[in-house]
Amino acid sequence: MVKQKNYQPTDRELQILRILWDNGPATVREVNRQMNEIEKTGYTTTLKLMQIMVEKELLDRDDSQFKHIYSPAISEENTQTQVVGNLVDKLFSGSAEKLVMRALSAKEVSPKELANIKKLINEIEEGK
Amino acid sequence: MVKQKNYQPTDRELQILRILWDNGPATVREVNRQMNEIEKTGYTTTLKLMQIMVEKELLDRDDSQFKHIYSPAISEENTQTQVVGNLVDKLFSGSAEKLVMRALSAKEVSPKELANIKKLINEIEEGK
DNA sequence: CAAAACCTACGAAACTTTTCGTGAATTAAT
DNA sequence: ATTAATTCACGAAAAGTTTCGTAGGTTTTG
Repeated sequence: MVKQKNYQPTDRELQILRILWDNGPATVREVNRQMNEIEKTGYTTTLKLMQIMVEKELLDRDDSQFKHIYSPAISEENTQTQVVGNLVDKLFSGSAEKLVMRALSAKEVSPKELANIKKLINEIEEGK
Repeated sequence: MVKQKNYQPTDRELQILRILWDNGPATVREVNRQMNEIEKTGYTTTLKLMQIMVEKELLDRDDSQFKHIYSPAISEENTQTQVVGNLVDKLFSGSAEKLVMRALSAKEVSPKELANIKKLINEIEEGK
């Protein structure tokens, strides 16, 4: 299977990517342990998911040791950009403004975070 | 089937909701016509999707006439809030700030839109 | 070294979403 | 009024995701 430019990882795939992004390369055992903190998940379920993700080129695998080590094949940043872009198109008629408005209303955002966002906007406005 | 509080519409369902939100109540024929502008879709495919969406209580149906009229059973606003909230949790570790940052980087946002966002932030900061 | 524990591969079941064909009812056209 | 076109209901196939059991290696333990 070949990596698709616009592939949207599933929920389960996103959970696994999140664990690997946050903790770095890991074994199935370790990923499965963390999956179980969110939701009961059998070991072979996690294994199978991760094997399929290698086929989809969402993960890389080092199988030089008996315990294979998995790592993300796609970056957190690119994935976020990709998924947000799709969401803006599908649910916000292409308007990033609408999504931002909704996000700021939907979730609590601390004063410090608000300041950070304003700073970014100012930089964009200044054409950086 | 009963409406779930946290149900995430699928891509196909989102396409149909988008059409109905933008154009108001419509027949299957009309929705299917617009679906085909995005992606080739058979008439009965659209029909079946919409029937299932009624069961899921995503759509309402007026079947007092031969040509049934469908309308959204969920608001665009609530759906956006719901989906964005989930995305923040799944892909941005719960940080709305990160999502906003990514959205502003990923998509072009006009100066007017940037100003609107700043205005909203100021209002939030002033505790409205 | 034998037993137990662990790991991978793999197939298939369970489940969900999406697509499509057929048949029957209703409406429109000739 | 017949015929043709349109619509709905329904079942099932097709496709994708997720779960799990089993078998066969490898490593660790006693």
